[in-house]
Amino acid sequence: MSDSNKITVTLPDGSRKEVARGSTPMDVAEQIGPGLARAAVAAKVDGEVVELGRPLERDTRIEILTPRDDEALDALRHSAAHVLATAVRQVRPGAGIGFGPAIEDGFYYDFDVDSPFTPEELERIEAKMQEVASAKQPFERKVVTREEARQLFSDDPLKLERLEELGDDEVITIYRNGPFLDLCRGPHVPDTGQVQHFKLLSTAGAYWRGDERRQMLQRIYGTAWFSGSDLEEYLVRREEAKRRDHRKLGRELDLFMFHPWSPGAPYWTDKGTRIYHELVEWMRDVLGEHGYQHVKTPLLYNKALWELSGHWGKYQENMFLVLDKESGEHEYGMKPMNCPSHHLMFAAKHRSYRELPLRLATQDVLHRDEVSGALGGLTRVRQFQQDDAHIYLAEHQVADEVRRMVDLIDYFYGTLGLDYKVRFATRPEERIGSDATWDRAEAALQAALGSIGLEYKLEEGDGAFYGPKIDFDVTDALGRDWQLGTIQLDYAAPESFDLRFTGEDNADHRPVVIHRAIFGSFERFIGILLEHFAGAFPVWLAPEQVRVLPITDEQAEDAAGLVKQLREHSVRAHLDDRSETLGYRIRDGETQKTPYMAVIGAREAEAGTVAVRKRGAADKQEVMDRALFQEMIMQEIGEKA
RNA sequence: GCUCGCGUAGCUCAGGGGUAGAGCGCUUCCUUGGUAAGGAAGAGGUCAUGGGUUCAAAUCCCAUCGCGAGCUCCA
Repeated sequence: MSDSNKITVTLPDGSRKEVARGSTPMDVAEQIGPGLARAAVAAKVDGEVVELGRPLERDTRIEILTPRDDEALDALRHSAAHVLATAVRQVRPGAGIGFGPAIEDGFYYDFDVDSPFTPEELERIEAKMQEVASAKQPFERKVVTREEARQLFSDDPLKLERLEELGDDEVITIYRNGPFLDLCRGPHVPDTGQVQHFKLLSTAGAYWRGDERRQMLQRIYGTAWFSGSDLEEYLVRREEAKRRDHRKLGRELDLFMFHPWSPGAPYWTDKGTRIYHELVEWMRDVLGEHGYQHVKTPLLYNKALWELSGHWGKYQENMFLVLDKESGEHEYGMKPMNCPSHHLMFAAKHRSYRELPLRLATQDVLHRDEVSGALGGLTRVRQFQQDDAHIYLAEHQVADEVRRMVDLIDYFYGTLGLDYKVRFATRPEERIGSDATWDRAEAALQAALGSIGLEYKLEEGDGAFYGPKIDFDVTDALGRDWQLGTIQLDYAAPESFDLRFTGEDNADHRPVVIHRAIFGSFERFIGILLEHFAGAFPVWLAPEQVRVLPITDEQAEDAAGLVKQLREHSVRAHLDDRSETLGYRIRDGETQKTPYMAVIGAREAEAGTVAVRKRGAADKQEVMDRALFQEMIMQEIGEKA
């Protein structure tokens, strides 16, 4: 018989402890050890993150969270948001409060104030936050009734609005620290003293509930960490990201530009175009080897196509329309996607099961009329080229085809040294097609993933309305994730375009369509690569692969000969015989991230050699035979090393 | 699209009601230099565009265009 005043808590390692009913996670931590108690920030009780002071009323599984746990960091950041709001209320006493969650790398809080916060104000708020932290105000949690909450937040219309949305079965809790009271689900760290290492980063307008019809609030973003060194590291990472910004590098390395007369449409310089072409050709070559057909389709279509595809109704706002001269109506639209035109090509003739899987690949220019505020650099543009392909196949071929695609994606990312993560998204609430079809589609994708042995994250309900999908997020050198590749099953388009093929049984069958992209768009992909490599592209992608530097005019002709020789073998070599010191020209070559500099002085000219300096490795120069150098560099290019 | 901020030489930026500055880059000349900046001279700007206020506007105000940050990772 168990003592009714005792409860059993189960620790993560499976061990059990008996404690008095009503003990807190902090009591448990103290029992385990004083070190843990000191480090404890919050606790996870039966999967729910709670404060250390929350009494335990029944047998539970418990985990003490310390600064090493992500959930603890969330609690810290959410607490930092409260500290921010506490400080803001001192600077702007009447400020209404919206939401203030923890987000990746930090937190924000939305305030309803008459005027935006100024940078000077931000500094004052940050100083006030420091005071609030020093005061070590405990975060007190209290369960209240709806009526009590209404009273407490009678001056906060935004909180009241949120309050009324809470279901009757939900426990309504408030948190208080010092003078600040918030309707909040928690959890929080024990007191404001934990919020030591933070920094306010920026302000921005944000619509209440993200709804542009509602009022605009003033949002303050900040970051918070458990240690000063974590904070410092994060700030350095931000600086590094700024330094690598592809827009900055694009200018500095002279790769692309923009002009106000075509916003969101990049102009590629000679150097940028070389990178672009290199990627396009690589993609085409590899796809060709893998049984893809390359096709090109029109850019402009009668609206009949868009009505058939559904874009006219659902996507028209994002399309560039063209007036028909005779009718004066918008009869044509520029393509924002390639799929409808591929479907037309598939449907254009009788297809046999023997042709399947039929893989159509296109890298045509697409246009999407993004709202002006959505544009930015190469990552959000109006004109771009996708590495787009659509595969038409019989349902039983799906698993095998998906496996091939994953292999292909792995090859492309692997060659570039990009790590990636996989997400598998299943049927959403709003969808078309029967459950039986979804069952088969999801099973096929899962089977493909399973047979490759790929780790993936399941995202239930995140699929497209027309089918499940697999997304690929690459992680760049700074640890940032970018969604690039996607594999999407589509059961809807074959219906609306009435796609058929003749099966072995001589009867008509409906194919399945797979939409897939690997780089996404070349524009965005180059932007990501630029930031990933910090502009220092691998040799095969570098716009300028070798810069040949004669030391004096005496060697200029000899150096020009080497340039010519390399170019004859398709190595992108340039001569720098400017009337500048060697040091100056070396510096310029390094700044421009040229992978190799080949120096020719009197000694090299005499011996027919070249002094090779590799980018970023000044100490590893090597004097070598010119033929050897050429061979080495050609091999490196060929291997895409 | 909306809110806020920004727009001065090719680039990075300073200045600021009395008709423009620096560094880098560019051009020319000198220099012929052995691995991250040799020297000198020079060219280059309707201060984004259009209105307004003023004796006077790059500077203040308004509009337009462009750029940037942000616009539910739900109390």
